Amino acid sequence: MNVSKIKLARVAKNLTQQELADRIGVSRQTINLIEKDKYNPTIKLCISIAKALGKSLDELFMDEN
Amino acid sequence: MNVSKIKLARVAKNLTQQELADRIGVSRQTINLIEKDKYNPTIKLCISIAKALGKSLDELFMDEN
DNA sequence: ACATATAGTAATTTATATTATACAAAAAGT
DNA sequence: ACTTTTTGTATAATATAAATTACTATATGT
Repeated sequence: MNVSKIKLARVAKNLTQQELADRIGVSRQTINLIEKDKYNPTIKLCISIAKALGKSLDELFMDEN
Repeated sequence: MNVSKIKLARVAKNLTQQELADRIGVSRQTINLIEKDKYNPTIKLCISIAKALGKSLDELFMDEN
């Protein structure tokens, strides 16, 4: 896998995984696993991430096909 | 609550909850609960729903605020 | 009014998202 | 080279998404 869209958006905002996790109120591991595409977050968490990173759901989470 | 965006999009496609559930490969109850905003589906399920209904994630799942 | 299809809901079970803790690997700073 | 920050992982525990079954309520058709 290449670098995830979430990681790109996070780094573009100069946030560490821990900082993003804290802003959203979730553990750092959750952010890490999502960035590594290890699982399947809930929509509410996706919405929080999208808002924290200033992106749309589609930009961050919609796949290509 | 008023009628959910998902329900509107489903009805506009002339699909029953059961038909939508079958196309996505999920139980009818899951569709029902999502439409009634009783819980918090995973992003993969949201993507399946969005594709089945021909809508974007943002149209169906992004909230107002 | 009656029958049938569709939608709403409840209880229980199973799968899995998420947390917590901990440790190792890699990156960045000095 | 050393220290510190950040990231990647692993395991076990907890919370909750999703399935299953079943029953009731509402809508739709005749």
